[in-house]
Amino acid sequence: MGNSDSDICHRNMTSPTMFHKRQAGKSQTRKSQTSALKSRVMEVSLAHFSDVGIEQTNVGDILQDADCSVGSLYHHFGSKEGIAEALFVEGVDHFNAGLLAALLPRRTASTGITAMVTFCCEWVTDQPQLAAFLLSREIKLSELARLELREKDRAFGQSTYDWFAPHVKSGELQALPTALYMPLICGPTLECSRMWLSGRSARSPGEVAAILAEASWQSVRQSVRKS
Amino acid sequence: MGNSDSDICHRNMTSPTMFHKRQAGKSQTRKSQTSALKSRVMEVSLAHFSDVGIEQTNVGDILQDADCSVGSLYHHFGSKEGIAEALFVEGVDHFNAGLLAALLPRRTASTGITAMVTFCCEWVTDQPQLAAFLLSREIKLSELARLELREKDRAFGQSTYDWFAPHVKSGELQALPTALYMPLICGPTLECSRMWLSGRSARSPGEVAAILAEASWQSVRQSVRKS
DNA sequence: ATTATTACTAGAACAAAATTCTAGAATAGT
DNA sequence: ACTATTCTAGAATTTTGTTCTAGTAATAAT
Repeated sequence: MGNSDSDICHRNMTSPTMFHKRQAGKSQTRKSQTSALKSRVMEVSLAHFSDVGIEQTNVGDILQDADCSVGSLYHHFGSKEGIAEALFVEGVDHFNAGLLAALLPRRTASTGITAMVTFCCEWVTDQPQLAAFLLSREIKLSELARLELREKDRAFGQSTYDWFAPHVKSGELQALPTALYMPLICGPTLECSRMWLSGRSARSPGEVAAILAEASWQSVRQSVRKS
Repeated sequence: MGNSDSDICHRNMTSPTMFHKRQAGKSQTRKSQTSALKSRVMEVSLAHFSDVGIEQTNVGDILQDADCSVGSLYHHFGSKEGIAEALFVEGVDHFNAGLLAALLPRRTASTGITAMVTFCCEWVTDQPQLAAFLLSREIKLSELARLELREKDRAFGQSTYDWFAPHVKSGELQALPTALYMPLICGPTLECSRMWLSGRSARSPGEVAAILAEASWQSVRQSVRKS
């Protein structure tokens, strides 16, 4: 009766240290060592992924750069794609949370839209590596992660819509299918981001934020003139 | 003096059969057999790539499904990424050509913008596999392909700008940095496409084309009212 | 026609890289 | 103290992309 592989980790993704400083202490407890290891792996992997892509990155390099053993890596992430998946989920969380934090406090439609676009631009410009990784997906998410993300997506959509609804009612914003607000408001920005990140455009989103914000606002505001 | 590997193919990408029907004839000439083989490989590869991603696709499956030998595949494409590259370039060409064909005949700014958006929506809806593949890059292009694409991109941008310029001059369109027109006009549509293709939205671009066209038009038209 | 060259096909052999497996150390739970 | 669990390690295995050698049809050269 020696089958001891009953529990599997890979989904214990409660490690949000990615965007924080690594704690420095000499005699770290096992827990913090582990958490640091995971962070290190994710950090190193992100660098490689955004540099040469997931496929071209080989785990050997990650192992070496993150000073991690094969066993540890596969214990925590299950596979190379598992690392990508963790990065993706964490990145989306971070982005969504930031966007909501920028949007929710705004009291008028126009300042809200502007805040969204501005936040997108800054976020992409501030962390190009993570942005490049998120925007260039081709990440085969596990069924579990897919569901998890779907749910997060739904909740996020709901939150933004709760903010939009009053402004639609008051006639400042057009009434549109819910699924269209995000594409209309952030689509142009994200497209600019892709172009910038892939070197097809020299202008960073940050530089054209104001123009993008105004344009997006025009595209969703209630139009007062005849078509 | 035995080195006979002087010439290498891989870049003889003059096979535009992808989007045409495969010719049916019993005793095909060698040329057409070869061309059919290439098409088959690309067709099968596209299906796999857009389904599970490039990394998860293994050449063995492609070989089997396309009834192709290892030698042939590597002779024609050089590597797995080579297939992706060929698909990518061909897809971009097809899309750009179609977009220009839709845009150039239009004589007014508003009908031109509408034509662009409508074309995007239809193209994505009509060939979701190819669209999904193109929109989810993470394709490590060879330096050569990168330059090739860069040039195509430039030429495409020039063509569209030539169309825009008069309308900017006449005051119908806003004067914007050149690199912003495409993101503003097609960004929302592409974002919708991504959502639809990845199952995050139920509405196909085709269904919301009219709304998208109007919104994009509002975002780039010369605004007549005070901001 | 015959030969030489080239384009292509074929699949065994190879090399590289991802992942599994077994075992042992640290930690938590009772 | 003892047991179960989590985590770390790295050797061993498997998978998979790619190379190599050889052979066949087509084309060009003489």
